[in-house]
Amino acid sequence: MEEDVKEGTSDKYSLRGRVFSRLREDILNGKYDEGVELREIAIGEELGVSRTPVREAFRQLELEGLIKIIPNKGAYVVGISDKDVRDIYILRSRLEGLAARWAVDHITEEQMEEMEENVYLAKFHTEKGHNEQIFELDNRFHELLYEASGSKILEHQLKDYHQYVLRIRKKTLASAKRGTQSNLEHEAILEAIKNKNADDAERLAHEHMINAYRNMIDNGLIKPE
Amino acid sequence: MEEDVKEGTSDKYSLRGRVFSRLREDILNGKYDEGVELREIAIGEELGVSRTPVREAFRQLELEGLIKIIPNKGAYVVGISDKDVRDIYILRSRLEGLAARWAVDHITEEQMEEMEENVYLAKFHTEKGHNEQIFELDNRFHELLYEASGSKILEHQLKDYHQYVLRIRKKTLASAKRGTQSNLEHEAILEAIKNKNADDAERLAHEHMINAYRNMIDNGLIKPE
DNA sequence: GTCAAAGCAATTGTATACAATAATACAGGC
DNA sequence: GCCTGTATTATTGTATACAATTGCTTTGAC
Repeated sequence: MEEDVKEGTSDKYSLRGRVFSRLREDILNGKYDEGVELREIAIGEELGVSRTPVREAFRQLELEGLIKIIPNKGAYVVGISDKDVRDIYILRSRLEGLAARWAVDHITEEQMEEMEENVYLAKFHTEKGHNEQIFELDNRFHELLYEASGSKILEHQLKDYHQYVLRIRKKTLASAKRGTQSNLEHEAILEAIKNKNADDAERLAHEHMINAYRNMIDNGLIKPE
Repeated sequence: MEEDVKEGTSDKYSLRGRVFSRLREDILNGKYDEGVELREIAIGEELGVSRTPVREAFRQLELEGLIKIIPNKGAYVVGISDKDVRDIYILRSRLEGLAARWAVDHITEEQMEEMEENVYLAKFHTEKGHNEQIFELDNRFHELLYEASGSKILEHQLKDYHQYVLRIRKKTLASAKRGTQSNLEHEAILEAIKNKNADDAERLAHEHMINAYRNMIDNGLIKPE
């Protein structure tokens, strides 16, 4: 499952870009727990590079809020708490609503076709219980929505959040019940956009996020506030 | 006008921190125009440091969206389009509304006091036409709102956007009419929070952003869509 | 035994040296 | 004249060397 994180700002062919992506993924996937100290030399050795690209990656990770650098002391992993997840889902619920609204006016034919195909395929894989494909299709549906909004700013922001809750999302769609329900919600959003109904599109996308969050709580993946 | 930008992520006692802050300010103030290429050695010589801290600052500036680094080629100052400004103000209008809503339940006494003092002082400086102070107080009012939301995620996000449109905002509050109106709006938001009226707080903060955006258009600072 | 100060080890901060890449200029062939 | 390939140069990418800082340990006085 390659993630292709932060396209445009992270160059994956440079050592620094690879270190950045790798560390980002490791932190989001929980390899490094909250509070763990990251040492430049150790990370460098693990990835086979010197301190220079590691340091540059650290500066970026700090700006993203994934680590905290205390001058002359060290770099510490900043965890992502249940409250953070909750906040992100609330922000996302509002911004995804906005994306759906804007998509009504800005979606291209190709995007619409891919979205329809996506919904169709998702139904199939959900019936078969193909979790990996379901996860990928869900990812792609949301990315499509962001791209269809026609706003680079909004797209960038939502992709960021989308990545941020990766760890949680992975576990979420596994339950067959949520999978089926999620598909229905995607389909409803798609229909609203197709029918150029901006109010419905926004409301449905908003509710979709709230439902996703509720599902995480119901499955005990995170604690409610 | 010291900006004290992005406190917590930029350490102003290191060379890198100073390079970062300085470049950031220079770009936001328009010293470097859109598309200008920044050379590591030249910047380093100008500030009396080697390439290392300059490079690290570049990576951070890229993540903030102020410059674009093309691998093996160079770093270029990124402009901010009218559409970007518009999108950001719409996103901000929604998220600031959320921040105001949350602030109703999470604002501390100290924050409330500072906010009241802020509003009071702003009135004074507006009457006197002290543009620099007005700008600083406006900045601080919004930051206070973000901090009062009690959400690290939301605060981080809004501060990001807030910084991003600094270039534009600097010119905006200069007009006396907007200054006065802006103060009244701040006061109304403050009152709503004090009265624990979440709906009003959200609505007023939302409208405040829309008005700020409208004002930029009316003053010809940006073109409407 | 306790506290403080000196020294040591480990780590980050910065400068510099070297490698790789990209842009430019120029020469030669057609 | 124009295209192409090569050499040159300038710039970025990476590694390493050195400086500064921090934390810990050890030592000594009381």
